[in-house]
Amino acid sequence: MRSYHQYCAVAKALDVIGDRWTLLIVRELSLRGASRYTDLRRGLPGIATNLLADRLRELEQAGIVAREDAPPPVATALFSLTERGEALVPVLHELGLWGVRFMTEGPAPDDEFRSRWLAWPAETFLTDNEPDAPPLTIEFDTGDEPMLARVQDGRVQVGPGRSDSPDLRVIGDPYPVLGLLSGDLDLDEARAAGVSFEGPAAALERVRPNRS
Amino acid sequence: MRSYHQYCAVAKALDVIGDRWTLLIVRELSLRGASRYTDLRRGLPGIATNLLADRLRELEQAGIVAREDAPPPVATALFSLTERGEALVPVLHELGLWGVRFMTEGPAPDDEFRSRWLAWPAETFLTDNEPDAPPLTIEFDTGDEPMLARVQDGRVQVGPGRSDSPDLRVIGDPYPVLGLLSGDLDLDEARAAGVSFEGPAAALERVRPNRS
DNA sequence: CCGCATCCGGGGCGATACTG
DNA sequence: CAGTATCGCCCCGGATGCGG
Repeated sequence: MRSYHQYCAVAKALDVIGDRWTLLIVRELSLRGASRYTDLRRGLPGIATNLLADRLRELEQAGIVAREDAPPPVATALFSLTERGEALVPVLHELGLWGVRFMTEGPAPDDEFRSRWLAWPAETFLTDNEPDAPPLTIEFDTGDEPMLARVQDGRVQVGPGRSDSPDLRVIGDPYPVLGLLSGDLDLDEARAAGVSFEGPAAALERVRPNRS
Repeated sequence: MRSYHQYCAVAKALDVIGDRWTLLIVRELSLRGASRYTDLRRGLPGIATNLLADRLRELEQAGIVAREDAPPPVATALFSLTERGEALVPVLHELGLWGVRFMTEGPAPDDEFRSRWLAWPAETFLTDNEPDAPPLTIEFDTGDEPMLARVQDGRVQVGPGRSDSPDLRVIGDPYPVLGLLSGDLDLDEARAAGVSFEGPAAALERVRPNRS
């Protein structure tokens, strides 16, 4: 990207990650870990394939992304964040905190969604209110793949995966499920918005933030 | 800006402030408070005047910037951040923390500098290590206008201004002065890089962070 | 199928000139 | 002082091609 030519830390940061799509690629890598080109493409609906290739090259040059050749069985390139790339996670976090205000009206008609994007709001807004209670497993079915939240020892960890016997399964559209996670909706409101539960919905009270 | 059409908080944030120059305009407004068009232009070297006008319009529409007509003596428009705009300060802060790594080699040959940009690193990196000591005033002369740091009651506040009798005056190029603020340079190293002091340079020890 | 490279149309961006 | 107008240019988006 063209430099701003300003000796200021914010401008220097934007010189490197200010290009279109760049921070979203970092988001995807931070959510997915080491990823193949095609998986990144699927997680970034709307990106042109040449742009993804260009950005990955630029990010590699900037020391934000590392490209490794996967071992023979896979024989494909894997992209992952370097330490410098991981250091961008707080930037993404603050951007997300600022951006949630634009989510409360629901998705636009042509908005795409990937269930992995639930990991950030879930880990950000949920807290384990009963750290001494036994582990809890909650599955969220909102889109292309199920997400699994493990609640244990005061921590909430969220990642892709399914469970044969989760303590609770939450099924619904992204919008009301996100409202549930952020505390904007309570259980009855979520149900009215089409969210269904398999298992004791009350288990959510262990992790849900106080309604602001 | 063209939307990413992704129902994700980071993408929604970038839909609004991802355009070129946008976050730098917010930076400038957060450093200066209510500002006139021409002052913004001076604080944003390199911006085209039509782009500044466009961005201010877009920022106003997005509820980030408010335009007020100043009272008769000035009779000009003033731009300031709304509450939603001030909420972007943590984003700028994290961007700055990530971007300082690109400042440690010094400015590029054609980099511009404005002394107000010192306010962020000064308030970010300096701390009052002796909150019970009497107030301390340090003037920094690094560029277009002097900056004044007031150290008092455990706080460090930095803004434009000069003092007739500061406890200490620090004069030098932005690069070594920034090194001094961030803890990358000690007093002797800064002196070797052309920084001069009027008053007891040791007073800086009250506020300088530990060298990492 | 994966991981791009190439081509091309449109629009955002940058620089300058101009105006009330 | 505070913008508007104009005009290249290059980045971006979308489509297609293509070697491994």
